[in-house]
Amino acid sequence: MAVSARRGTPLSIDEISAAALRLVDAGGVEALSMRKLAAELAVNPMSLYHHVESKDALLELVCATAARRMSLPTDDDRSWQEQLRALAFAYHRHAREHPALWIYVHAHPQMVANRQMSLWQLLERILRLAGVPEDELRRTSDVLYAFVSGIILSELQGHLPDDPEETGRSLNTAIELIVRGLEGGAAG
Amino acid sequence: MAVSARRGTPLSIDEISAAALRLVDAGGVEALSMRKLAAELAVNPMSLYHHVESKDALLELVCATAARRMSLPTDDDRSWQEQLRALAFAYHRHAREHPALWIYVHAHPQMVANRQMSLWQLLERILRLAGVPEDELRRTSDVLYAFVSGIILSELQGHLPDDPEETGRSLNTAIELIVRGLEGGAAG
DNA sequence: CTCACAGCCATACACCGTATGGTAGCGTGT
DNA sequence: ACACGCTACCATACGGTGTATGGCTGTGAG
Repeated sequence: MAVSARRGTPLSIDEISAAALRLVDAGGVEALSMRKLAAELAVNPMSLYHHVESKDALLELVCATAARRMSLPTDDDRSWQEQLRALAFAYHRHAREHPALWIYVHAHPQMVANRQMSLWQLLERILRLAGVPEDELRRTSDVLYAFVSGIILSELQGHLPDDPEETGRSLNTAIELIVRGLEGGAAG
Repeated sequence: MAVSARRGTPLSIDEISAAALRLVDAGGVEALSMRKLAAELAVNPMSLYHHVESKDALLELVCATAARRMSLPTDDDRSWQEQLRALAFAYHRHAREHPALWIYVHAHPQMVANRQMSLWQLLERILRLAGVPEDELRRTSDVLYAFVSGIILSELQGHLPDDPEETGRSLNTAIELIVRGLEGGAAG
């Protein structure tokens, strides 16, 4: 196997997606180009295409890589309110670690079809604890996810005042609103 | 004033932003290029730059144009619950008329600094009616806006099942959750 | 009549994603 | 030992993008 002219080790998908994620985190999605990425890896741009179908496929890969790095709270015996808060904060933390990519994901449908991700399973378990009836589970979890995403999106873009203490309070306001809404019973 | 080679009337900003909005609505933001827009207007690409500073400025213009077309509900004497629902649905309707642009806006901070828009004033008035204390107004309206945006974003991207009746129910679920959350008192 | 200027255009540059086709070296079958 | 195919890599090129630069042209003011 012919090895790259200027590198000892052959390219790997992990190496590619890690470098791409680095570029995106550093300069936003628009800072990721096949040419810059290739330069970063000391490789010819076209070489990337032997590991990745297209730039879109690369971005999907990067999203998956980032998603795998999100650490969810453990599903212990705290009250559902506590667990819901913990999940929201975990998600929030992850978003702040990869803000540019996060925004990209939420503006591109094909990226979040990952409905079987463990995040969703955990959320559903919590909602069951909260007494949401089975036939409302899907809808309610969709809505909650959308709420939290909306909040985080606002924050990442500075729609909210960028005092970190203040954004913390906003996230709290949001979660408490949700909790109280859920405590009030099922929706119609 | 030298008039374009192939057109009787000179270019105008309104004409430009209307055509651009048409292109965006038809094929998404990525379908808008200075060259295609110029072709649409039967004009040389560089001519656009005499009316618009850059493509970013053009997009800002397009966003403003679309925003101006949103029709808000009248501020009448219905209950705050009713008015909140009406506002949410109006916003939702507007999003569905310009889905691609709407997504673009919410992924680009500089586009929604329009905090003095009448939408915000109306929302604050409604929240006052709901008994939200003055020093929570800003935060609460931010949160509500984020919630509804999150829901709409989910819907526009098909995260929600795309049965329109089902998405209607989701939006309802969301709004009722918010209303119940507000009825439960102010957040901490 | 002159001259500034607004509106428009032609050309060119740097960058992008990627189609096409070529090359170097390893693994295997005979 | 030899040929072959296959994998990884690369060079070149095409059509697209935003836009800098500078030139043309017809109108209105002095």
